[in-house]
Amino acid sequence: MGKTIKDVARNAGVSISTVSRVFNNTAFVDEPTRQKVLLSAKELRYSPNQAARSLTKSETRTIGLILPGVFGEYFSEVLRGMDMVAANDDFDIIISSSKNVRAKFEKSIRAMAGRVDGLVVMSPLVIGPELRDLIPADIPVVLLNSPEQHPSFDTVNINNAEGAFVAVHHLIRLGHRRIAIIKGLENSYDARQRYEGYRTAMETHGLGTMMRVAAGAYTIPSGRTAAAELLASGERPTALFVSNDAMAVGAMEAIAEQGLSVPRDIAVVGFDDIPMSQYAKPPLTTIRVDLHLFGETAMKRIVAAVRDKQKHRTERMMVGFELIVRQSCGS
Amino acid sequence: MGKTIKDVARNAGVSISTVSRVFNNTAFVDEPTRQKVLLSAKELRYSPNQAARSLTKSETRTIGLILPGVFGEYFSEVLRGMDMVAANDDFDIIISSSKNVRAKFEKSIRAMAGRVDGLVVMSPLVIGPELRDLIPADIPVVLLNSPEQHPSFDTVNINNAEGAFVAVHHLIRLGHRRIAIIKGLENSYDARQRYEGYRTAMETHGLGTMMRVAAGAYTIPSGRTAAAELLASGERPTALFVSNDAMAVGAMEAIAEQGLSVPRDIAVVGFDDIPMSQYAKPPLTTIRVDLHLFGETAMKRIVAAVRDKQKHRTERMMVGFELIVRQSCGS
DNA sequence: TCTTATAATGAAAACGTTTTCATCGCCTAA
DNA sequence: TTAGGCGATGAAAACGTTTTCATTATAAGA
Repeated sequence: MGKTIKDVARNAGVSISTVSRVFNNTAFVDEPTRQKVLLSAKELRYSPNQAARSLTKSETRTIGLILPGVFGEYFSEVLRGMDMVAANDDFDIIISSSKNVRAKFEKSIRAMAGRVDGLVVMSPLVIGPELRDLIPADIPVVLLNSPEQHPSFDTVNINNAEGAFVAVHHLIRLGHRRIAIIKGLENSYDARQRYEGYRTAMETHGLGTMMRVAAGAYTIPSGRTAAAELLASGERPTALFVSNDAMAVGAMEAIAEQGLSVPRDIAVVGFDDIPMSQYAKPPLTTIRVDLHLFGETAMKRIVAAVRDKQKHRTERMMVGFELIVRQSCGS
Repeated sequence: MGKTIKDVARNAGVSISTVSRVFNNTAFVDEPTRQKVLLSAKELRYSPNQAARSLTKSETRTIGLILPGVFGEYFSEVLRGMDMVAANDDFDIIISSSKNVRAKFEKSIRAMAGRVDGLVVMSPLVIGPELRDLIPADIPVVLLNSPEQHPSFDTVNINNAEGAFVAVHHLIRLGHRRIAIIKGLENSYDARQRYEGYRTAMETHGLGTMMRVAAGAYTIPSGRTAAAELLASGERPTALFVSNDAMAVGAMEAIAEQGLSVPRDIAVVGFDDIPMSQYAKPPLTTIRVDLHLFGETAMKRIVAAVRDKQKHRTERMMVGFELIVRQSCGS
C-alpha cells in the first residue's frame, strides 16, 4: 500500500480536504498551510492514487488504443503521430493489442471501461454490426481503417482504393499489361479496399483478364512466398502491385532469387512507404500514406471529442496519399 | 455516465453483491439468478468500471511503461517482446513517453500511481540518485538501460560495452588501424557504454592515438552529418564504428555521396541489427541485440514480481549480443 | 457596534466496486 | 424433533479521492 491522502493530512495536521485543495489548487489555502502540506507530501513520497481520482472525477485523461498489433514500422509510425498529440494535450495512452483474435478484442474493450476517456479502435477484422454492441456507448470512439459506412462512430480512413488505383494506373501507363497483385488477408478491410483499387484499375483499362492474384499476410516472408508462387505458375507477370511495402520487400527478394531483375524483368510497386522502402534494392516505388498524420488525425479527433464531451459524431475523415516514384517501377 | 452495477442489480431484482459475484464468479449463485443477472447486464450493456475495481482490489492488471519514445524500429521491437508476454499473462500496458524531458518524466511517473501494478522504466537520461525519490516505493520496478550499479531496483541491460568491444575488435582483426566512432548523445547511458567499449578495444590494441570521435543522436540524418564531418577533416579513417544502425545507414549514405565505397574505402560496423540493416546497401555488419528478448525479459521479470508481490529485488539481468557479419565490413 | 461578505478550513457524502458479515431457509444427521 | 451445516442472498463497510456543505474567524461596510 502506498501512502494516502490521509497519511499526508495527518502528518501535516490538516484535514484531507485541505490536502486535496493544495494538490489541485482548487481553492484558497493559506501559504503556511500549503507549505506544510507540500512538505508532508514530499516526506511521505505521496502521489495521488489515480484510480480513486478517476472514480470521483469520472475523468481519466487517458485514451485507450485497441490495435491489432504494436510492432512493425506501420504501427510505429501511427503510434508516433498519436503519441505526439496525446503528450501535447496531456493525455496518457493505454494500449491493448487484439491480435486479430475476436475474444481478445472483446476482452480488451471491456478492460477499458472506466479507465479511459475515449477509445481509438483499429479493428483488424471486418466486424459486422455486432461490433456496435461491444463498444461502450458512453465515451467517444474513433474507428480506424474500418468501413466508412459504419453508422455510429467517427472514422478515420486511408484512401486505400484510390491509392491502389493510382499505383496500378501508373504501371499501366508504363506499358504493363500483365500486372499481378499480392493482396493482404481477406478479413482485413483495408486489404480488401486495396484489392478493389487494383481490380477497378485493371477493369477500366480492359485488362480484367490479365489479373493474377496471390495473397500474403503483410509480412516480409509472406510477400516472398506469394511472389515465388506467382513466378512459378503460368505466364510470368511483367509487373507486380504489392499491397504493402513489407511484402514488396519480400517479393523483390524472391524475384532476385530467381535470377530476375527489378525493374527490368518485373516492375514492382508497393503501398505505405515505410522508412525501409527507400533503402530497398532497388528503392521501392510506392504509395506514401502519411501514417504519422493518420495517427495524429485520429488522436486529435478523439481528444477534441473528449474535451467537448461529444459522444459519437460520425464524422468521416480520410487521409490522403502520394505516389512516390523510385526505381522499382522502372520509370 | 455508463451503467453501473446498481443499475444491473435493480434491473435484475437482486442486490449488487449478487451481481458482483456473478461477474467474478467468486461464490455460489443459483443458476436462474445467474442467468437473470447476465441477461440484465447484456441488456444494459454493462461492463464493470475498472477504476472502481482497482480501487477496492488494489490490483490493476496493468503494467506501466515509461519510455523515451515509442517509435522507430528499436522501440517497436522492444514493445513487441513486452506486448507478447503481457498479453499472455493477461496484463494491459499503459505507455508514457518521456521524450528525454525531465519534467515530463516526472509527470509520467506520477500519472502511474494507482493505475499500474508494476513499472518498467527506460530512463533516457543518466539520472542520479534523485531518481530514487521519484519512483514509487510500493510497486515493483524494472529499470532498462540504466547503470547497473543502481542500488534499489531490478535492472535489465544490454551488454553494450562488450558488444562495442567485439565490433571494434573485429575491425582491428581485419587490419584496420584508423578506426573512428560515431557515438550517441552524452546523457544516454548506453551510448556512453558503447563508447567505452570502443575506447577499451582501441587502447588495449595500442591504438589510443588513432581514435577519432563524432557524435550523433541515433537518427539517420544525424549519422549522415557526423560521417560527413569525419570525412571532411583530417586524415580519413579506414573504418567506422557507428553506435547504432540508424546512424550507420546515414553514414553510409554520406560516404556514398563523397564518391567513396563501403567497404572498399571505408568499412562500417553498426549496432542493434534493426530489420532495415540487412537491406541496407551494402548489408550492414552489426552487433545484433535481441531487442525482442530484451523486452520479453523485462516484462517477464515485472510480471513475476507482481505476481509474487515482491518489491524491489535488485536483480541484474543482461541480454547478450551477437556479431552479425555482412558486407559492410569487407570481410 | 452590528451586520454581512469572505477567506480558510473541516465533516461528510459520493464515485462504483469488492468483500466481510449477517441472515435466512433448508437439508441432513443424530 | 432438533442442532448443525451449508447454500443463497443482502446490508454495509471499505478502497482513496473530490466536492458540497457547514462552520469558524476575520475584515469590511453601514
